[in-house]
Amino acid sequence: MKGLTARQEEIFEYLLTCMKEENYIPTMREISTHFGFKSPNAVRDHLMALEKKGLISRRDNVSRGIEINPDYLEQENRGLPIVGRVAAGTPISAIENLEGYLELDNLYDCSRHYALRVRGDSMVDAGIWDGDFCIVREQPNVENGEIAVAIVEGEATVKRIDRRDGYINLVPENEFYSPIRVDPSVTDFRIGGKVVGIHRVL
Amino acid sequence: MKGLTARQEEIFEYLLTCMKEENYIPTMREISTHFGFKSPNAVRDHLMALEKKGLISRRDNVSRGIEINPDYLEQENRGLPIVGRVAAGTPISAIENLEGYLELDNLYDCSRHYALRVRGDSMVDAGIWDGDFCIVREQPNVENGEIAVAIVEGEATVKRIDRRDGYINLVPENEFYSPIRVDPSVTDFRIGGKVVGIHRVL
DNA sequence: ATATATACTGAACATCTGTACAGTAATCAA
DNA sequence: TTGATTACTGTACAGATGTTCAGTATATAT
Repeated sequence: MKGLTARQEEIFEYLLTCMKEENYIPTMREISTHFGFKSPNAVRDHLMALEKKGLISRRDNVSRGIEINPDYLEQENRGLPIVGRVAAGTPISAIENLEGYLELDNLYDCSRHYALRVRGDSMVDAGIWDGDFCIVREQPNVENGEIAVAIVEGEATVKRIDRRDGYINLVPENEFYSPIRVDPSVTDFRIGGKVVGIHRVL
Repeated sequence: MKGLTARQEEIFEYLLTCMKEENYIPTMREISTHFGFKSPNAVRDHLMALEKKGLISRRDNVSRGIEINPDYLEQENRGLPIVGRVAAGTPISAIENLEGYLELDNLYDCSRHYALRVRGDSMVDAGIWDGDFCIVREQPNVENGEIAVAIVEGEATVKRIDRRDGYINLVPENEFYSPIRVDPSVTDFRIGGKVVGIHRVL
């Protein structure tokens, strides 16, 4: 943190703790009693210092009107730092290597996506292994050639979709497997969504 | 939601919006003016109804003292629903199929993990493709046979690690590539961490 | 040596805020 | 019909809260 005094850091830390643990912003008097100050003005001085240093902003005359700079608040929720080229000697956590953040949760809208655990190795040549999680965007159809969740007679499988001549071909990506041809007029079939991501826990 | 009237739902929705978008709890008068009420007591009635129905709790005599029941607040942050067997006819979103939640962000502690974008196809046979994100737990060493980030002369690569006879063998998983043998007494070498997950955005 | 920033105390003030009480009107169940 | 619930208006009040001003003391920089 940039140029904070020990006391200012303590107070800022307390603000972060309140937000993280109780999800509320304390009043100046609450902060005051927490630190044992005898005047709320002591807190005010610190808050104004924190504001000047850009860590918070204050809404005038508004109770609990402290807004924590999102850069610091979401420190933990930014996602995983994406590290680029690693220079010799520098620790990997060095910020210079930062290319961005991999925000896994933000990547996929929970209301439109779900995860499906893959069983079997029919898609290994597409880099989808047994036990992988397919991240699926729920949609009723996909374009030819896309990988999708196909639901045949209530059984969900991940395959490449190829509609042709009124049939639906479920094309595996494994030389030892053959495509499955489905006649939608005979067999109960629907698309469960498009596979938009893969996640594997090693 | 359980037994909420339309108005109560509007107000509760407003509370959630404030928390989600501005990260603060409004005062009763702020809610009042938002809805165009002419008395803060109108809000109070609704808040007490919401409290009775268990959606919020109120801290007495405390400004902005509304706490939203975490069950509703974190509704969106549960992660992706993991869907299991899909029964014929049932929509995939049916809760009966729920096996759990894939909480990607919670899976990895941001302070100990980082993501590294894979370049090249030296690990395709391990199911790691060009462009994949390796999720790496920062640690100074790994066991033999584990996949890790190897940093050789400042260049980071993902390989299977095999220490042998004082040398470190960086073993690719691609029949067209050969292992690289590193002499740590000559070449600058260190482990950047263990690969604990793979994520691919299609 | 002087000025500036930090880290408070202490008292007072205006207003923000939750609360209380008294109503009105509409809806709905017993 | 009666009573309860919902959905407000309107007034008033006590206390919570941000703010201001006047100080004190210490450390740090110029």
